Amino acid sequence: MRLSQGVEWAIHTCLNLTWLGAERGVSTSRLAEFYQLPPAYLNKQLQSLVRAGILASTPGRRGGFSLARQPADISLLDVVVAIEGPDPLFRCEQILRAGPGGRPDVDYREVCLVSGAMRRADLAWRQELASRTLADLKADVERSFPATPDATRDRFAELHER
Amino acid sequence: MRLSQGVEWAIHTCLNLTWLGAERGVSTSRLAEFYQLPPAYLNKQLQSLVRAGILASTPGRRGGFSLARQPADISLLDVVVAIEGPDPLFRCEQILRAGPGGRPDVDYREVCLVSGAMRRADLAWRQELASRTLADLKADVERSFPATPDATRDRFAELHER
DNA sequence: GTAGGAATACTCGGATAAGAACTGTCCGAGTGGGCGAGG
DNA sequence: CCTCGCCCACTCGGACAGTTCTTATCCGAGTATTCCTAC
Repeated sequence: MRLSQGVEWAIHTCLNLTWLGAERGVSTSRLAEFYQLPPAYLNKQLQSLVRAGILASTPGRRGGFSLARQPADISLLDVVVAIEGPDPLFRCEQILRAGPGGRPDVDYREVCLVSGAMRRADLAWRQELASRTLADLKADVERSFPATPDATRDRFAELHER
Repeated sequence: MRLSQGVEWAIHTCLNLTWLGAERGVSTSRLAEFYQLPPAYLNKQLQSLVRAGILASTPGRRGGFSLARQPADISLLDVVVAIEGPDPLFRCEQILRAGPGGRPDVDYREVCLVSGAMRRADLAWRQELASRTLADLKADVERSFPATPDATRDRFAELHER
């Protein structure tokens, strides 16, 4: 069990977009080339981010993707949920229903204490992810690696020259 | 992305074993029949628990599985790790290595701040799971559903009669 | 020289295959009990 | 009646398929640029 590769791509790509300024969109091919990623598959992940309202896409000749919201309004949980979907890590299949005294009309996802304990852990994970926004991460990177914003902008400028 | 079905089976089965007493092992077929689970596949999960040192197995005519440790010494994290493996939820593939200024000799799982943020969430999840033992869960169930221990023992007694 | 328009190059978007992981099943190795024969 | 030994039933354990999900790719719809032609 592990999260999709797309989560890593999505977070780093969104972070790059915070440094590029949103005056105009950046195409999938440029975003993919930045990390040597397969463009078509990255495009698939970006579409998920658009559906989630995190990115905005503009079609056509000079189209591309840009952040749809302020970085401070985008949490890591938003990105993870956009890629992985809203389902919890642990899915209770209600096996208590098949045990002694199991009732078909009871929702054991609410009653079962095992399910409850797993849901609490799930919640701790989500709360930690929700507490960190793209703006926080951007500030942390700029504090630890001050050269990153300029290096990122320069690299994208090179990619645009081609 | 979601945890294996086996996690739910493993936790409930271990919980049942805490009520049965460890005087002698319980066979896979009985444990499976309790929840109407496929016996061979449950056996696969139980083997993982044995390898993790959570259960002990005795082969032969009257063999079966029993808890290898005290319920207070078995956390939910132990069971989850036994079934799912030790890998973190988020796997950092170090895509920064392919970006501008990426160095082949740097371990970006330690340096990358995105990876760090995801690891922190992972840790919150694991800490929550590690804080709850089988003994805690057993006590909670007995407090909320006092009839469960006897009902469980009775049901297993029926299964043994066959 | 200028305006209009058609061709074009580049973009996103969803529909379509290959690979891996989870799910499910089967059969062999090993052990302990049960039955029968002999004393 | 008791003891010994063989046979058998039942167990775990790892090797073997089916199905779902992740990964990867391709082609069509749409738009802004760009070039050409007519005025």
